[in-house]
Amino acid sequence: MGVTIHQVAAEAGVSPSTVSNVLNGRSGRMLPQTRERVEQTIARLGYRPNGAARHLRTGRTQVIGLVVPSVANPFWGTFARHVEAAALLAGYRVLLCNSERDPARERDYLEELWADGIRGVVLCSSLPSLEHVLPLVERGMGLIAFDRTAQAGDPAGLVNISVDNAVGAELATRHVLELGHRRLAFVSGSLRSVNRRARFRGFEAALEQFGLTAADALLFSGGAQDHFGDLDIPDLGRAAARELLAAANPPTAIIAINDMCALGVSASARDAGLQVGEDLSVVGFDDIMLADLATPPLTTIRQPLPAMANAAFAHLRAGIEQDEPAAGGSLLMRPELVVRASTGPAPEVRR
Amino acid sequence: MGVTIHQVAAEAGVSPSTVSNVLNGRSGRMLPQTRERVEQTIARLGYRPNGAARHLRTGRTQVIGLVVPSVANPFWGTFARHVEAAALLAGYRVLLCNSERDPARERDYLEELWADGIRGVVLCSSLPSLEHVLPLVERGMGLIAFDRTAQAGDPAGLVNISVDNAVGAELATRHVLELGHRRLAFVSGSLRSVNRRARFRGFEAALEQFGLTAADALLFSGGAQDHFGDLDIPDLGRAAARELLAAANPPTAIIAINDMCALGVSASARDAGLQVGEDLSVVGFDDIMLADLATPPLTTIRQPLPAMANAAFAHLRAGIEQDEPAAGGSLLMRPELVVRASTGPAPEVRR
DNA sequence: GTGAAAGCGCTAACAC
DNA sequence: GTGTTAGCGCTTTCAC
Repeated sequence: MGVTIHQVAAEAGVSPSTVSNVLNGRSGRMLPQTRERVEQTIARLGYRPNGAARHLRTGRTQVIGLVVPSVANPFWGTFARHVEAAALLAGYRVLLCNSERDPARERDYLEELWADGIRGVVLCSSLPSLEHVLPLVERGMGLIAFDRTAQAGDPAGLVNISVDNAVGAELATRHVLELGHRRLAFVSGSLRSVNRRARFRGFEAALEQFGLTAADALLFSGGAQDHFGDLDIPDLGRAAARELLAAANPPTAIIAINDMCALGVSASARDAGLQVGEDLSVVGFDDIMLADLATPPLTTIRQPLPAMANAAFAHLRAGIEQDEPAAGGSLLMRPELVVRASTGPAPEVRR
Repeated sequence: MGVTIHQVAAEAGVSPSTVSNVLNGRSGRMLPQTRERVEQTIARLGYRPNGAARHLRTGRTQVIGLVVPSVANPFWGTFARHVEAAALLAGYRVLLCNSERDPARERDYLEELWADGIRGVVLCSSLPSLEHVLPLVERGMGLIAFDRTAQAGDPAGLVNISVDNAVGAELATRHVLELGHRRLAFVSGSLRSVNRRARFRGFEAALEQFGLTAADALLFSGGAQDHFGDLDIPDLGRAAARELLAAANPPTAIIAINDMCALGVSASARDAGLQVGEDLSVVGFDDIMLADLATPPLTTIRQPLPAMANAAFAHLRAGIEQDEPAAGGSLLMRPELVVRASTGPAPEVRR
């Protein structure tokens, strides 16, 4: 196959151990000239240590797993890119796993990663319970839960990283309330996930600050069926808006669970002959790249994705490389309101 | 660490070789009851073979590399998801590599993958030349070049998979010509890449069929600077449309190099007070998920992405698992015109 | 300061 | 049919 450590050693006139020492930065234990000679030989032969052998010997590998619902979703695609960038800088590779939000698939993937010797995974699962991966955690799998906050019953030491969803939704809701809107609707799929529930709580909190209650607002949570798919969510937004706008007293502002959903809501409003930003205000969540490209550009809540990805990787790496008992908990990153053209004064106010 | 093959062997009262034979489907060589016993022991102990040891021993690994410009781009994100799905079905894992279209990064990544024992990579690079990865190919790296067709000077045996860009662009262009448009523009970044050039050829071919020449059309290729970035391309579309629409005799139809670019063009048309699909027709390319969600929904050329991803993985796997001399060449998949609301009859015709 | 030797967990000849 | 054996390429004590 390729060049081995023995060939390098032979060429340099030293033993494999010395080459290994050079490779692993233990160069203090040898004459500078020896190190020099070995390094030159390595360069000349274009030698690169065999990862599998290293892995087998040390039990460590410079690979992490990244489990996301689906990289076809621009939000997760962007996150994946940032995680990969952070990993690359630290000399790690990233194994991509699309779970399609299927707990069985999440578990199976973690099992396979474990068998492949991978000991660190960024798990993007919004399922309220992580019990399906508990056996892995108990065996020692390093896990960072992304897009989720700590829940009672979580394994000890679990690090959760998420945007502050409640604060984000509150920012979004207050924004339209401040614009004079009083008939609001919240459009989401099933509220089964942790972060969706937090967003709804933020929505409620803002309403209360303005003397309203959730009962005054409309809620469209996708009915009984479980709209968890990332690909149907624009359709869900579309259908929800169609229904809401046809009601007797339709909302003038819609807070969507995320940008993809908001895009569906906007499309539906257009179908109904409404001008988004004038007749109807729409707010998204995430600030995916396309929020800015939509017609009209979408007002939304930005998640600090690069910082979140860096934090996720940094925590994961720390967990893998040190064997300290990780301090579990939730890291809630600060969201930011980005005002664009999809929101405007309430129709009543403008007149 | 985990359970080893020796423990399984001891528990089942056989030798490690027999367990290995069971694991590798060589069960014909043993008594059914032996196999049975081993399988039960494996299940009972929850044994999974150590990937690194297997890899070191056989030189093979069930991991492929996927090099894409950036999964933050929805097109590549969707492609990555399909490749991962195909790989998963065959028991392979996928290592995600974002190249940001940087040849040095592509090469470095391939070198690392090689050192990690990975012998198959789907390389999504639209660079005309693949010479920067030639050393890898010569060492035996299995490569599928995606989104690119064979070029003179390519390494022998290289398999290229791409949509038929020329046919796609021709379909797009003929569509607007048939709608009566005669003042067309082609908006692209630099035409340095193979597929962009092919699309431009398709554009020209359609014009010629209608008795026009490229000289009759406007071309905006981003000027001298190199707009290769996937993230700037909507801005490029925006800027291009702004310029084109301000001209003395502005186009009534714009063929954009891809959907992201078309979205930028649409946004710009809106800025200029034009109704896309009425005052200006816009056609994209790719049919990313968002084409259907745009306002108005985008007429575009669909790439058969699932089929392409399956083909890419299947060819790659064949190349890895058999040691036959792969028959190199180009696989051009058939594109499809998807008509939505962003195109309509030319203004002259409608009157 | 440098080298010899053992072994990580698995597979695949080759014996028996 | 089943077991014995010899490594795959590397790291890491432990001698010298």
